[in-house]
Amino acid sequence: MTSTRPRRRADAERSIARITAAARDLLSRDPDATIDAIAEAAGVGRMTLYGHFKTRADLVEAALVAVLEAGEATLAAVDLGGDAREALSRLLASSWELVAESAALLASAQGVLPAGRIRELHGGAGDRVADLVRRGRDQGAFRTDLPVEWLVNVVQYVLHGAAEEHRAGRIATADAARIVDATVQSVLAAPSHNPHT
Amino acid sequence: MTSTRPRRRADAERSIARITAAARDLLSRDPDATIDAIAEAAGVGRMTLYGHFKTRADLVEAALVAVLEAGEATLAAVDLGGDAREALSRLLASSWELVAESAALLASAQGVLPAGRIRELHGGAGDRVADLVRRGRDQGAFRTDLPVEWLVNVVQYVLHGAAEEHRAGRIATADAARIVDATVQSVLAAPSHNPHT
DNA sequence: CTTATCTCGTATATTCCCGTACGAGATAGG
DNA sequence: CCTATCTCGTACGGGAATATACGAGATAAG
Repeated sequence: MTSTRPRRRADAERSIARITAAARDLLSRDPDATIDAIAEAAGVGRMTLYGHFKTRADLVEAALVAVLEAGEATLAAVDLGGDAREALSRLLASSWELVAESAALLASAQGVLPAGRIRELHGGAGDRVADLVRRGRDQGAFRTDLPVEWLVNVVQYVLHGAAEEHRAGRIATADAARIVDATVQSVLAAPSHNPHT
Repeated sequence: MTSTRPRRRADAERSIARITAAARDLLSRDPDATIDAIAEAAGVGRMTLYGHFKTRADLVEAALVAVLEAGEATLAAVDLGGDAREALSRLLASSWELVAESAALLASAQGVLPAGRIRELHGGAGDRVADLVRRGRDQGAFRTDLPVEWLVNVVQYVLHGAAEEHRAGRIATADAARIVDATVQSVLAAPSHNPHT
């Protein structure tokens, strides 16, 4: 997969890496970030960027692919077996920022990339989280009164919110993981019993 | 406040109302909605719009003010006394669409309006929800292990997500209220006891 | 009815961003 | 050292959106 084109110089490789990194950074914060701004943030000229990415859509797609691949890798590295609650904690601890970033980039891609292409790229990522949720339901650890798709989406939104608050400096890096975990766990938890209503 | 300028014709008043309504509608769905599109949706010519709102920022601010005022009115009409959980349910039932809309418009205003102006306008709205959360904590109904500001924000994000899912047709109007209530309640609820970990 | 106000079209200026063209200079790689 | 590749500046054209200018016609309000 990395050797699609055998002939490419090392500095070009480096430029591409810096550009996609900058694109991930800027686009996840502002979906309308300028190509100029991305090139500048990457430390390359605008024309260099155009040399590697013909169009804006190409750049967005590259950034999206990069973050989704990173997400897949992380997901694959995390042990999702055993108790669903603990698996979820492990997953969140190691990847909540990444997931939040992917959600933001997904929003960026909306309207720029054809819908089919997005679903194709995003494909597996969400499904595996959904699987974890379903497994948790089978174990009796997670709630069953709300649709799985909704729960997965809520997790996305919570992570997105946490990332934003964190960037704004309203929650400290040290606290972020704990806050995210506590919030998500209580959304997914099966109601042990309802003393009221 | 409604009589800032005593001399204005009735049809102008009507035009302004239609324009702000259209602006609320379009901007809450697409932050980059064109002035043309808003004028057309309002059923007025583009030049008529410019006659009332000098600049795009003026229009955005007007829409934001309108929805925040509506939110304040709704908030004031809801009985926030008694059991905090029930008060929260009442609040969500009667205003979740409105709050979601205000959040979307707030995102629209980001970057168009100066940050100080936004905080100034938004001011009271969030505070009163925060008060409700604090009251629930004093009653022992709501959790105390997470910051109040974070909890308020999570409510916002959940509502925002619900609105989006609803628009996309992935959750039915009839179910929306129940889903929102169940989700938010479980985020805010004090952990009755932790059978695990 | 008369006037001040409002509506709204056309035309135009401005700004911003995307994307292309051309070409000179730097550098990796053999 | 030599060449293919990469970097990157300037310049240009196209398109979209904001905002202004001018002016003719409709209408509310006294």
